[in-house]
Amino acid sequence: MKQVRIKDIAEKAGVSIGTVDRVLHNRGEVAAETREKVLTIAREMHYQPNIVAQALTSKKQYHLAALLPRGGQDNVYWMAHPQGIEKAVNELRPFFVDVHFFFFELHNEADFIAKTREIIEYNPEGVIFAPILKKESIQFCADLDTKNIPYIFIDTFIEDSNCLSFIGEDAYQGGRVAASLIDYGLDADKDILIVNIAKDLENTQHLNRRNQGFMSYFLDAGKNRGMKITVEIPSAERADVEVRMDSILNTNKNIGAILVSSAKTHVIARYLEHKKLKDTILVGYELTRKNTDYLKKGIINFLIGQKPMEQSGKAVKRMFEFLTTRQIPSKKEFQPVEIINVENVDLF
Amino acid sequence: MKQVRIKDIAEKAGVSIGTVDRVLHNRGEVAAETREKVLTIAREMHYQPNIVAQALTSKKQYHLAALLPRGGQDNVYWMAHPQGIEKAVNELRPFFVDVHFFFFELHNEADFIAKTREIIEYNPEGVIFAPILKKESIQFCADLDTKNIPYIFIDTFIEDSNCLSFIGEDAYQGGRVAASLIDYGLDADKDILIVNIAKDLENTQHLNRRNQGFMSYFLDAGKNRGMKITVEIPSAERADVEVRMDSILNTNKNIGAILVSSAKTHVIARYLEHKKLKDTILVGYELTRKNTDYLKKGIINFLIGQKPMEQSGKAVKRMFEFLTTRQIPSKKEFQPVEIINVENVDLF
DNA sequence: CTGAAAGCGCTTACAG
DNA sequence: CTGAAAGCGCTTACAG
Repeated sequence: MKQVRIKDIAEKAGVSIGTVDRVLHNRGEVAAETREKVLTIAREMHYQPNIVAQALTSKKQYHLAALLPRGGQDNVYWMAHPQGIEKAVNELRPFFVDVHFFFFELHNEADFIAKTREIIEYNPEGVIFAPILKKESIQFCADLDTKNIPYIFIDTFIEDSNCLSFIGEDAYQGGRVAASLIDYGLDADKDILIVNIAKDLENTQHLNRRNQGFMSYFLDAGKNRGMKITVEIPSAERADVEVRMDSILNTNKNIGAILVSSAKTHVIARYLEHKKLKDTILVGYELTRKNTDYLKKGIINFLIGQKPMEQSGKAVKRMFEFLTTRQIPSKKEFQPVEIINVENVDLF
Repeated sequence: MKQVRIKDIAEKAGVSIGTVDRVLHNRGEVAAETREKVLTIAREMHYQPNIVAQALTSKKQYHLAALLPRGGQDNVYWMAHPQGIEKAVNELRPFFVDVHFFFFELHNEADFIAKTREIIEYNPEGVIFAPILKKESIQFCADLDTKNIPYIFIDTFIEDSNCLSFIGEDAYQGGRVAASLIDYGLDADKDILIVNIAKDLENTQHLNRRNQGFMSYFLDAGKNRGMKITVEIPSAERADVEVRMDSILNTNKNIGAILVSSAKTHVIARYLEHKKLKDTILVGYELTRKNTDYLKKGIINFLIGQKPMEQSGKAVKRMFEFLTTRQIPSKKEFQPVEIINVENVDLF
């Protein structure tokens, strides 16, 4: 199948390549009739632009913006996202894509809003962002919509938005994986405690999906072990956690394993370490530094991880494909969950 | 930092761009003195060719050859490799890379040799292959060396070859991961049996590395659980396996977990299923269809997997980078091992 | 041994 | 409203 060039279209339509180009790029100044003719022929011939030639000639730079929580040594998860983006940009090197990062402080609404303003001002061709703060994110989506800037969500999904795509964790499967690991390692006569630490109810969709997955595993397995004992701890403060955990462990003497449904697993790890409860199985989510530290100490047994680098890398590639060829990606793309223990954590 | 063009080099050297091009591509017909001058300037200016322009102008196709065992429904691992290669080629789409696949029947030396001959005749610019059959592969390397065709190993490594790179599993870490999973799930008073099924001693390097990793875990943990009971089963025939396993389980009544150091895990799974030994923990390697079937049945608890798609995808990218920019990749690149159980197997 | 010209497929002014 | 020309950075003949 030979490549179709604008020259081929031009010849068939009896016009010049300049006209074809104007039609293809909606640059106007073309008679309606000519326009129709060119479009029809382009479609018939399955014209696909040669993006190599485009890149060479246009020197068009694609400026993307990425709005993410600030990572750090204590938050490897959000550290990894920019890395994944950089890597993807690098693979697109010959095509002049650049990404400008806008980092906001987690849980800081004012900062988030400030950064969204900066992005609107920066006026990028596309935006990749983590809509963690719901209300503010919806406003941002509206702003982007009116400016006709396409955006892709990573990590968190918001319903009823015009996002081009969402790329994130399969939280439900993550819950099932956590359940299976506990089930495998825990004596049959022991109980499981589920701890939900959701300070400001952020990411509660994730937590819910995970817990649903967790339950479904035991339902499917016909085991009555699932959600019998659950505790909500609204604060991750050491003292608060201790009070709540002390009381629950006092009234439930048979608990052999704990699942923490959020990234705050390290808080419970610290508690278990302090109380010298080393035989208790502890499973949680996300490869934050605090979590992996406790994993290496042997206090956390497993972490269920996503692949942040691949996630955001995909976002960049999808955005690039959309911008260059108007290829619409699938609306939701779930990343596989990974089982991490002390032996394979360093490979990530 | 502005892009340096051959025109810039030409101007500085006081020659034409044609001459610069001849120097850069070693196409001869250049005075030694001119050559030196141009090379010096190119180096000084950190010249990097614009691969977009190269691709557009040269229409040079890179023909790669991939020599792999034939995959199939019963061998998902080798099925995945071509897929990974296709995917990588696709990402390189605008650059005219194509890969011609040569599949050989596993363990069939004559077929392997026949396919290497075909490849030599095909005369590709680069070869990606799995040197599973050692003697024959060494011969093939020699052939490629004399024809000056670069090659990258995947899956298996051969010492003292001129391969551009090796991309494969971290077998030692794989062994440690297997050990940690068994240690986590097995009662402290139970024993572990290690089964080495190595019919024709293929891949024995892998098996050895895995077993070393396995042992090291228990050594590090200060546990005396490691390699106490080991059995070698030279044949994967059902009857042979049964005889050997019967005898070993009869003399060792306390075995609670079995590790199979190779992809033949399903053979032991069949045995356990047949004998209705469902409480025995079974851990093995590789996501072959037969293995994943037993994983889904709950007879195999964990499989330690590699990422075949990423592995061979990387091989393609490294080869492409080498061919276009002479970038030499690192000699060995190990892929992370993955923990697969019934809950996350379908995500792969 | 070296240079000047044509061309890859596309975009960007410019002339009419 | 439309066409012809120049140019992106490189490679490929061809002329000398």
